[in-house]
Amino acid sequence: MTVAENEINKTTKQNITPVVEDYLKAIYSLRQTGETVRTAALAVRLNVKPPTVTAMLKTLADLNLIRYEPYRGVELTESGEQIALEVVRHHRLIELYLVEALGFSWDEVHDEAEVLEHFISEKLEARIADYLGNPTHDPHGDPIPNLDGTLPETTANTLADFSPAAREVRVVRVRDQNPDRLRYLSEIGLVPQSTIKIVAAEPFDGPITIQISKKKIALDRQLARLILVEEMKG
Amino acid sequence: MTVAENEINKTTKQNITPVVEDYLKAIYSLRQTGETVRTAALAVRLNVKPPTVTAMLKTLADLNLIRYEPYRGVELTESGEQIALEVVRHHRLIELYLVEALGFSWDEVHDEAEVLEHFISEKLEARIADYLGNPTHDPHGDPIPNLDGTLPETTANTLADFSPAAREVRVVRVRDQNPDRLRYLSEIGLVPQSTIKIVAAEPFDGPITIQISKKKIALDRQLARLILVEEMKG
DNA sequence: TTTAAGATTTAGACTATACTAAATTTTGTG
DNA sequence: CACAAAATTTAGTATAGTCTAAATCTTAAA
Repeated sequence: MTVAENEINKTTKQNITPVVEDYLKAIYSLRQTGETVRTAALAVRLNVKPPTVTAMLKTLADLNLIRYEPYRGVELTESGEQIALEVVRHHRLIELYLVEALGFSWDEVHDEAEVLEHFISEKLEARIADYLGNPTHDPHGDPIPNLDGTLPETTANTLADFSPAAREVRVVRVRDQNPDRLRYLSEIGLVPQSTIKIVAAEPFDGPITIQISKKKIALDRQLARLILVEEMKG
Repeated sequence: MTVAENEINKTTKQNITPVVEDYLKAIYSLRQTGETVRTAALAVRLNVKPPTVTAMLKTLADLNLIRYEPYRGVELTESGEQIALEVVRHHRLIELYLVEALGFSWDEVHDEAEVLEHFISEKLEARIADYLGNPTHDPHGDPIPNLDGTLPETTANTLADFSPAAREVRVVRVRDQNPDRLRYLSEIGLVPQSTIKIVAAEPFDGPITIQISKKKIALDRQLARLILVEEMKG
């Protein structure tokens, strides 16, 4: 906190609307890909037009939630990231809760969580986390941020990048939210914690062939990039 | 459906915002008291100023959700009431769910439900109702509207009006949402399904004395009016 | 190194929901 | 039954978040 706060720019609870939370979450998630976060990408992600994004970026900058360089891109400030992580925590807790407590399947939970994440109280969040035994990962294998805004350790390679030495690997995470693809993956048994064998990988962008309980399956390279695996230990 | 629909006034899903739902619910609940529903009462209930209510009443009338007579009052149309009942159903299912599944106490659930009622999907509503065994009453004893918009049978007198013949009665419903009063009532054991004995009632607006498991308690007349009881059968 | 294409921002407008101050209608009292 | 008090509506304004069209900046290619 080296920057002086003035009356005009003070971030209050009221300023943090669901829309603001969505922008922060989008910036957070686009940043994960490594690229600088630009207006166009945010517009696509949030389903609004670029001028709308520009207007909101100014607001967020005024609230000290992002650092905004016109024409160049944005990044979250410390407090912006805290809020993004809170929302992500809500999202992933809700997803897991719907699966564990109410019998939802993993392809159904995203849309529901996308809404509810903005509206559960601290108390409800705590009860849910408690019920679930303070879990570290959601049904997709995504890490659930801790209450203090730190992330649980996650080390994994994507299935696409993993050197294909006919090795057995464990699926730890599936970074996809498309219900149809998720249903397909469930069907073939490719879900977090399952074990698969990498059989062959075409060079460049060709498909990757894996084996799941005796069945061989060719996976699109793009899809393989969304699947995180780790080497079996022991 | 005798009134012709025109393009301008068509009610769409999008028109039904959380704010609209709150107005419909408020009209529904104020109507229960018998009085015609006026602008001032709505303003108090919804925590907005009267001109704000007037503006919204015009909108609701345009959407065919209410019948609005300027200066005289409003009532819900059939479709307005359907929406109000859906929201009430959500509210009460959520309250009961929080108590049954997540260990909330009855004084904690109202505020949480007040928000979430607007945001749960049909699917989540169904799973919750299912989990609870399609209940007919929430933790306050309030009836939960059915999916088709009908209300389960509820016959009861208020504790204030019940003829005090030293009779044993069963508490069926507590129409109060104030957390402090609800905690007090829990403390003395006055909750839905408990049995109490009416010992004495002062005339007019004096207190009513009741007995709960050997303890005599004087209850404010106004509070007694919020407590619904029925005669013990058998 | 100029310039055209692409990305971004500015300008101006719209909708939903809220407000205050002023005008109007209803109601209750004498 | 007249008129003051109370309730309600009208008029005009504000804010959050969105849009389209036009202007401007950045970048990549000739």
